[in-house]
Amino acid sequence: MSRTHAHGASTLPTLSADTILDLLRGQGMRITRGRVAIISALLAAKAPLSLEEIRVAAGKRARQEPLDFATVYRVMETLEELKIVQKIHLGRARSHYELVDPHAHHDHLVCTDCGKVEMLDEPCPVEPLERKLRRHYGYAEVKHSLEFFGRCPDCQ
Amino acid sequence: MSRTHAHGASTLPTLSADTILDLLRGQGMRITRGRVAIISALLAAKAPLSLEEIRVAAGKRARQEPLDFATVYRVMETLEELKIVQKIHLGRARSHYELVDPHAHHDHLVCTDCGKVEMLDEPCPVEPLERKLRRHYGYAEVKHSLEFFGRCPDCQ
DNA sequence: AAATTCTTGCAAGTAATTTGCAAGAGCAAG
DNA sequence: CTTGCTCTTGCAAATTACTTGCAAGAATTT
Ligand SMILES: [Mn+2]
Ligand SMILES: [Mn+2]
Ligand SMILES: [Zn+2]
Ligand SMILES: [Zn+2]
Repeated sequence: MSRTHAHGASTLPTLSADTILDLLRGQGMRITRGRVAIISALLAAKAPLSLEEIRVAAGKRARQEPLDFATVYRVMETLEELKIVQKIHLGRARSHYELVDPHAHHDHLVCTDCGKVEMLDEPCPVEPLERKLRRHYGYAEVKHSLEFFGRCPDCQ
Repeated sequence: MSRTHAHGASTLPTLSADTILDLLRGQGMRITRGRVAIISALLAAKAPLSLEEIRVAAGKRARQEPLDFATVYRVMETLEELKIVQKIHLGRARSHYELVDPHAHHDHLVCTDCGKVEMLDEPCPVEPLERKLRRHYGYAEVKHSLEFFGRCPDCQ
C-alpha cells in the first residue's frame, strides 16, 4: 500500500505521506497515530502552521482527541531534524512550521494587518548573492530566510 | 554642542548620537543617562545586540551600574517606535536590535556554528520583487527581512 | 528651589516553549 | 496472537524571554 506517485490530477507537492513515513521508518522510528495525523495536516496546510494550529488540525483530520502540546512539539522537533519540515519566523510570538519543498523553496508574504500569509510563487531573487557568499565570503552550506511584510489589498 | 556632521575621518554611520537625542527631545522625551548609554552602545556595535547585550554594553560604555532589564526593554521599545532602531530575528531565541540605516539597509549573514553575525555590504537583491508585490499583488508598505545562514570559514 | 511629568528599578505576571518521568503503544520475535 | 524491547506520549513542572504595574527617582520647566 505504498504508492509513491500514483494518484489523479492536481499538482503533486513533491512529498507524499508515504514518502515521509518511509523516511521515519528508515530511522527506526515508529508510525504512530499522532505522527500520521500531523503529517496529514501539514500536507493539507495552505500556509505555515503554529504548534497549536498543528495540534488542532491534526486532531480534526484524524478524527481523534487532539494530541498533547508537548507531543506536537517533539514530533515537529524530530521532523525538523530530519529536514522534513522547517521552522519559519513571521514576526509573531509563535514559530510556524511547513513542509520543506526539496525542489524549489518559496518565500513568504505576510499581511501586517490581518496576518494572512501567502507562499510566493516567484523565482527567488537571492540565489546569486548566495553563491557569492560561498565563493567570496567562504561560507559553506549557505541558506537564507526571506519574508515580505505589507498590507494586503483587503486591508487597505 | 549639537554638531550633525562635524568630525574627523572614518565612514560616518548616518546617525549620530546628537541627531538621535534631538529626535527624542523633539518628542518631549528626556535625555537620561540610560538612554545616552544605550544609544552610545548601539552606535559602537559591530553586530545586532540582544537586550541583555545592550544592557551590558551600555553599562560598560557609560561606566555606570548596568540598567535594569525592564528599562532597556522599554527604551528599545521606544526607539523602535521612533524608527531609530529595528528588531531583527536571527533564528535564535532572543530578538536582536540595531540602528536603522535610513539610506541603505543591509541584510545579515549568520554563522550557524559560532553565531558570528556579519552585516552584508552588498546591494539588496530583492527590491525588484518588492516592487512586484506592490504592483501586481496590491500590497502596500512592503518591507522585507532577509538573512543568510551558513558556516563561516573559521568554523569549517 | 519647587512643581510637573516622564523614567526607572523592582517585583510580579505572561506566553511560548522545553524537559522529566512513568504509563502507553509500535513492532519484531516467538 | 502474545511477549518483550524500545520508542512515544500525556501530564505536570521548569525555563526562557519578555511584558506590565507601581511607587520612588530624575529631567525639565516655571
Ligand atoms: Mn528565497
Ligand atoms: Mn535586503
Ligand atoms: Zn490583510
Ligand atoms: Zn563561525
